[in-house]
Amino acid sequence: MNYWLVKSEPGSYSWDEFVKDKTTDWTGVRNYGARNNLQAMKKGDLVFFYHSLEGLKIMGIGKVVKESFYDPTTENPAWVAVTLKAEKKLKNPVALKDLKADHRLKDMALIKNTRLSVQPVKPSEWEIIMQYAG
DNA sequence: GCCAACGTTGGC
DNA sequence: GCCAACGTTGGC
Repeated sequence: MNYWLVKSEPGSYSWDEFVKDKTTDWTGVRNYGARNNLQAMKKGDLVFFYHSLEGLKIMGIGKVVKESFYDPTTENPAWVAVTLKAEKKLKNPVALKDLKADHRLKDMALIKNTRLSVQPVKPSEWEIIMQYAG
């Protein structure tokens, strides 16, 4: 099983909306690096749901319930989507500044490549973040 | 195939 | 609101 992180601006799609929807199709990715990560997701993989721009926190965990398929929001077959299910809310959302303060996480894409909207998370990084989440 | 120009993302 | 980082586009 692999771990991932996706970003969403709460102004356009928030964790609360995700919980209300129960599942959502992760469409609209238009970046090749992020697309490659979407394609690599397998059923059962877990995904941190991060609020960018406002909040700047990891809010909860989603689960991949459908592997990549052509993104129906575009005609261009280069782009794909996956279906995510809202799995678990973090007891304590983990803020970006806490991640930045932990040198063990300094290589995370969230910190090193701030613009990548779908990114892999190492198992060791996942463990550390889960400890912060309580 | 290189690189300048431009657009977008996202933290501060 | 600003700006750094980075991806994409297009001229040559």
